[in-house]
Amino acid sequence: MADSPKRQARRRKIPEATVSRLPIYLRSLLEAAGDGLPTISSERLAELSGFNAAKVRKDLSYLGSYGTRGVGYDVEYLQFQMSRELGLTKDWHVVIAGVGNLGHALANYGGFSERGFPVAALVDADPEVVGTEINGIVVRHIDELPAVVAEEDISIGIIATPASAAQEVADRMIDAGIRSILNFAPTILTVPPDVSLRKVDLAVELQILSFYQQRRSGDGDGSASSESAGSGRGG
Amino acid sequence: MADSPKRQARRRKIPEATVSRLPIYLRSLLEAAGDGLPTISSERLAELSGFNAAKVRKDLSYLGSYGTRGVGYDVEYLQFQMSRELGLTKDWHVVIAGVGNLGHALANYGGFSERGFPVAALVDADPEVVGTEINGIVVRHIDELPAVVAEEDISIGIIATPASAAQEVADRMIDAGIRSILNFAPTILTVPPDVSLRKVDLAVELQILSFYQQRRSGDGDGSASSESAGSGRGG
DNA sequence: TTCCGCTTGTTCACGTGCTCACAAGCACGG
DNA sequence: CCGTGCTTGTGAGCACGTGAACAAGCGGAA
Ligand SMILES: NC(=O)c1ccc[n+]([C@@H]2O[C@H](COP(=O)([O-])OP(=O)(O)OC[C@H]3O[C@@H](n4cnc5c(N)ncnc54)[C@H](O)[C@@H]3O)[C@@H](O)[C@H]2O)c1
Ligand SMILES: NC(=O)c1ccc[n+]([C@@H]2O[C@H](COP(=O)([O-])OP(=O)(O)OC[C@H]3O[C@@H](n4cnc5c(N)ncnc54)[C@H](O)[C@@H]3O)[C@@H](O)[C@H]2O)c1
Repeated sequence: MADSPKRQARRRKIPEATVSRLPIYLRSLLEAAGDGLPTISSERLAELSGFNAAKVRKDLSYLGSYGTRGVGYDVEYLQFQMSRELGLTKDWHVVIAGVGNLGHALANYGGFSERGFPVAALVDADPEVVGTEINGIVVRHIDELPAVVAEEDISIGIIATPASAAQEVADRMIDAGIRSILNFAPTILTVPPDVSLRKVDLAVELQILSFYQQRRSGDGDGSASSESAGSGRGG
Repeated sequence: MADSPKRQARRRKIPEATVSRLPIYLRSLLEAAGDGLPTISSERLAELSGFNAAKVRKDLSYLGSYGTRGVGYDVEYLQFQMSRELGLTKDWHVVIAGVGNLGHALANYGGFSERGFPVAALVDADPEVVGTEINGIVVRHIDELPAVVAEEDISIGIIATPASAAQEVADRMIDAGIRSILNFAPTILTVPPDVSLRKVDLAVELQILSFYQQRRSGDGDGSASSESAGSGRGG
């Protein structure tokens, strides 16, 4: 604990809540950079990202003291530091499992490559789908997943299969060496502790919305987490 | 405050964190009902939903005392109470704005209707898209939004337009009377306090995954919120 | 050089959410 | 009718996240 007097700041533990806000800050910085601003204050960054200034400053302080008192943060430098912290200095290759409705849309989406997450492979179990080409990528059979992961240097897996197949697909991904999974199937997946799992569940989001809407119609109370603060336009 | 001695339990305030878990519990109950179980213990429900039993019990206690000590919760009855609380006793009609890649996939997806959120209308700004039919629904022009909302009794809006148009589309939705919005565009929206706003941002999810993956490769620490507890299969 | 205004970084107090632990209470068997 | 076993419902302590407030510190003006 008391090794060296002042040197405990290396590799700070960043709170989970903060981590989930970093990408938003980064996007806001990109916007500020686009406007040609050399520096940005926590106040302005708060406006752009939809949080409050105190939270912004506290979050940024976990990355280090990259601001200048009386001036603000150097946009470009902060962008760099944040990208580094988020691991965005390299591309992360993504495989999408399940090339149906949703898988198609994701494969065609250009926004991933732009942000450093190129879709490098597609896999499916349906022989009719395997072999077809989407956005320049030929769909491979899911049995080939280990080979695909090795060949394409895949590190992130996206599950866009029906819920019934999701756990099996996740297991296969993990067997193939993937340690980060994003799941779109509406089901609970079980993964070992060394695997990161995040989920996107649209039905859940809609149900949360309906809860608050019903409450609002019943008595008086809104708010459904998320942003909504600030004023004017947001970005 | 002290109006009647024991009657403060009416219309309990349910914590936000609990609300976001209710849809998961509901889905787990559906599964249990499918297996023909008449009752379910908090322990089992915890397994199915990926949380721990204490949290399950506390969450359910906000809805009321619907369990039976020594036995568990009546699956059907709890399902009913939870649906009622979430406002799922009626259908909520949804409009999707922006019928591109993603909008198409969402419009074709059957899972929404199944869960009580039928897609009742589609709107877009592109004259080439307006008039086309998807999944039995003719795409209308976004200028007609107020009429569409009235005609189709829309209460939830989904934004699947490019980020640059998202704020304007949100404003139009709100003008048209919509009070619940789900945003897929990677941008911060500003809405009045009486409007619920939730967002789904895939790039953010991927960046969070890359943060933890990079950390894991650097020193030793995993975990990216979400589920991952329990053992065996999860659903 | 010195002073002043501005913004950061941090501290502190508070609220929310989570986990543990256990008494209360129900069903069932004897 | 009563005891036993099991599961709920909840109270207390703790961890985490949030927001306000302010001293520290930098840049620019005079
Ligand atoms: N389409 C949407 O807009 C949408 C919205 C929300 C959630 N989802 C969820 O996303 C998932 C996919 O939805 P969809 O509409 O694309 O479904 P889909 O049926 O159109 O596509 C599923 C694809 O997965 C493939 N597949 C099935 N089993 C597989 C396996 N074991 N390994 C690999 N591939 C397999 C199928 O061949 C098919 O191509 C579902 O879980 C759905 O609930 C979809
Ligand atoms: N496609 C994906 O898989 C995916 C994934 C993550 C996020 N997103 C986000 O979802 C949004 C849509 O993505 P996409 O790939 O479907 O884009 P897209 O360009 O294919 O479709 C956008 C649609 O919105 C319409 N539109 C544009 N301005 C409009 C306006 N003012 N009012 C109504 N409609 C308007 C366009 O005509 C087009 O049909 C984007 O913000 C994107 O970043 C998409």
